This record gives sequence, structure tokens and C-alpha cells, in this order.
Amino acid sequence: MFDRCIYFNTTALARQLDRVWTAAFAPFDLTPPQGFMLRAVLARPGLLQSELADELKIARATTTRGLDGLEAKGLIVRTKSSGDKRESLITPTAAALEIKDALNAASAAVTQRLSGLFGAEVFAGFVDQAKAIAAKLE
Amino acid sequence: MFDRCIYFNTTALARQLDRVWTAAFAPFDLTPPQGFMLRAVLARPGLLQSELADELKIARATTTRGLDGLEAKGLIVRTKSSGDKRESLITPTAAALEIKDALNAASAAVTQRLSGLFGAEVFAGFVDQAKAIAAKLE
DNA sequence: TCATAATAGTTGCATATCTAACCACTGGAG
DNA sequence: CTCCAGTGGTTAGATATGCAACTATTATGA
Repeated sequence: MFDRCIYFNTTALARQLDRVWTAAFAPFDLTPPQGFMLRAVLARPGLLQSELADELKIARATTTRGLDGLEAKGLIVRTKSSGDKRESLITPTAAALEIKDALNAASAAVTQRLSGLFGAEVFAGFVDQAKAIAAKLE
Repeated sequence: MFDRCIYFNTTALARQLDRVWTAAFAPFDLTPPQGFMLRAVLARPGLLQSELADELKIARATTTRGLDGLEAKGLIVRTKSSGDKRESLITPTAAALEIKDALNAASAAVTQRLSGLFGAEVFAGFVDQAKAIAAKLE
């Protein structure tokens, strides 16, 4: 019915991809948003919370809640910046470091599988276009 | 950081598109999911609730909640099927019919604008690919 | 015919997301 | 130095979404 609508088809695809990554991250007891947030923290320990929000392209408020969840699971810690007392530095805990490689591998495996399913070129082209369109909308 | 990830880039794009359609539907006091649900009901009055869920590619439970909202706004009515008493037929109210054309036009205008922004071919190609990828994931 | 399986819709619970409003702190402009 | 604007983070309130479990109804099959 909304065959030609970018909104409809993109959000529908996003929901389906969410299911795929939900399965991939289930062994770690992490939802996709939690998994990606943790991966970002693991990739760049010591990030400011606002930088994390930028990196993940989510609102600052959403970052607060996401980190609350990871903190409750003992996967990250917030440290008040010694300089600017408003800022929080986010660092992964030992428990997070332990699953780092497996988590990244799980995500890479899904990417690999989908890339094969659609054809590597089509897959990469689609992702590039999604990025390009998002950039133009900013 | 997740430059090559279809999950990350698709969900991020979906959030941005949500903002665009939020603005487009704001004059009607409808959110994007509400607007699309109403458009589906307007396009095919008398649809069963489960058919509506399929059409919109959302869970039945989500359809229930969405229709609750539209019903509260006086835009749709549920009628128990005379045959199978489990079923509900969804029909738009007169108030909904009044905004039908303007609502469709508002969405078409956004589509038009974005299509121009990215180039009509790129735009259509992207939407087709999103649909094709979603179909393969089913 | 009657027990059981399947289906339509709802409800409960959990998560993610946003905007707006707020607090605490920082940094300039007078 | 002081006030005021800006910034980092949090909180409040709203919406959307899913899965799982439930109710009511219908269909099947022994």
C-alpha cells in the first residue's frame, strides 16, 4: 500500500533488522541498542556521554537511560570528569571487556550472513545510501 | 563507528525520517504511525484488524493500541463482524474522510521533496532495495 | 457430538525513543 | 566580580513497539 514510501519501508526494515540483532545479542543478554552502545564504549573508552550520543545518533536523554541499563548490568561505569564537573566519562568494566570480542564477532557474523544473502555489493551500496540520505537530512 | 552496519544506519535513518513525517503530520495532530494507520484505513475501509496489521507490518498488539488512539480521536470505528464474532472491521469516520485528501497530499509532498533532494532515481532505487531486503528477511 | 487446536483481538510487561523542562556548572561581557 | 547565556546531564511525560499470556470464538477430527 505504501510501496513507494521511504518512511514506511525504512521503518519496516528497521523493525525486521531489530529482530535479527535481537537474536544475535541474546546470548549476551543485551538488546540491540544496549549492544551497540556497549560496543561504542568498548571501542572508545573514556568517551564523554554527549560524544556517545553523537556517535550513536540518539538524543542525550536516551543515552542517559541506555547507560543506566548498562551500569545496572555492571558493564560500564560513569566517572565525573576531573576538569569540567558537569561531564561524565564512560568506561567499560572488566566484565564488558570480557565479552568485547565475542560481541563484535556476533555482530560481524550477522553482517556477513546478510551480506551474503543480498550480495556484498548490493548490501554495501544500500548501507552507503542509507548513510548518505541520513547525512542530507541533518 | 558503525559505518558499514546495516542495522545501525537503517535505524538511524528511520529516526530521522520519523522527524520529517512528524512535522508533515503535525497539522493533523497525528504522529507518523497514527497517520499511516489512518491512511491505510482510509484506503481500504472495512479492513479486518489482522489485515491492517499485515498491511502495516506491525504486530497485532501494536495495531490494537494504534486503533485505540485513533478511536479516541474519533477518526475510526470498530464494528464486530456479523459472521465471525472474533473479528473487528475498521472503518473511518466522517471526520477522517474530511482530512483524507489533505493527509495523503502532505505525505506526497514530503516524498516529492525528498525525491528531489536525492534524485528521483536514487530515491526510488533505495526504497525498492529496502523493500527487497525486508522481503528476504521474512 | 465433544474435546482439542487454531485464530482474532486484548492486556501486561519491558524497552527505546523523543521533546521539554530542569539542575548544576562554566565562561564571558560588562 | 557578577550576572547571564550556554552546556552536560537528568527527569518527566508521551508514544511506539514487541513478546507472551490471556479470553472468546471458530474449526477440526475422532
